[in-house]
Amino acid sequence: MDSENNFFEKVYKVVLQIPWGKVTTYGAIAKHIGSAQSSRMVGWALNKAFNKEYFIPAHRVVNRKGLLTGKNHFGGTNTMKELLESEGIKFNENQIINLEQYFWDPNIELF
DNA sequence: GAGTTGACGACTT
DNA sequence: CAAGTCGCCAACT
Repeated sequence: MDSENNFFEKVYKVVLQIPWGKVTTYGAIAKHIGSAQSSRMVGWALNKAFNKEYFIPAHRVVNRKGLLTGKNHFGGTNTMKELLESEGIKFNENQIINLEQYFWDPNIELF
């Protein structure tokens, strides 16, 4: 159907395309979709993503500051941080160190 | 059917 | 420099 044109489906698609050891931001995804200022919708989409049957690497999506804001929704555990650490990403508490080093921009990589 | 919330971001004070 | 407010759009109550 029009799944590929749906806002949420696009979000899922991009998040699933994030390479190992990389992360992206809600704003970047929103921009790639065409709603640069609707970064909130990206977060909503990921929240719905848990309702999906397939797993969405939402732990690779962080906010503009590199803060694991979604961690609170990740089952209330530190799964999000542990997963990213497993991918070689360093953290300072809940914030990614050298975010730009791990930042993966869908607008550039996917085009 | 209407109001409020929500994994954010950028601007203004 | 830091904190507060507005804007986006859809879903949930």
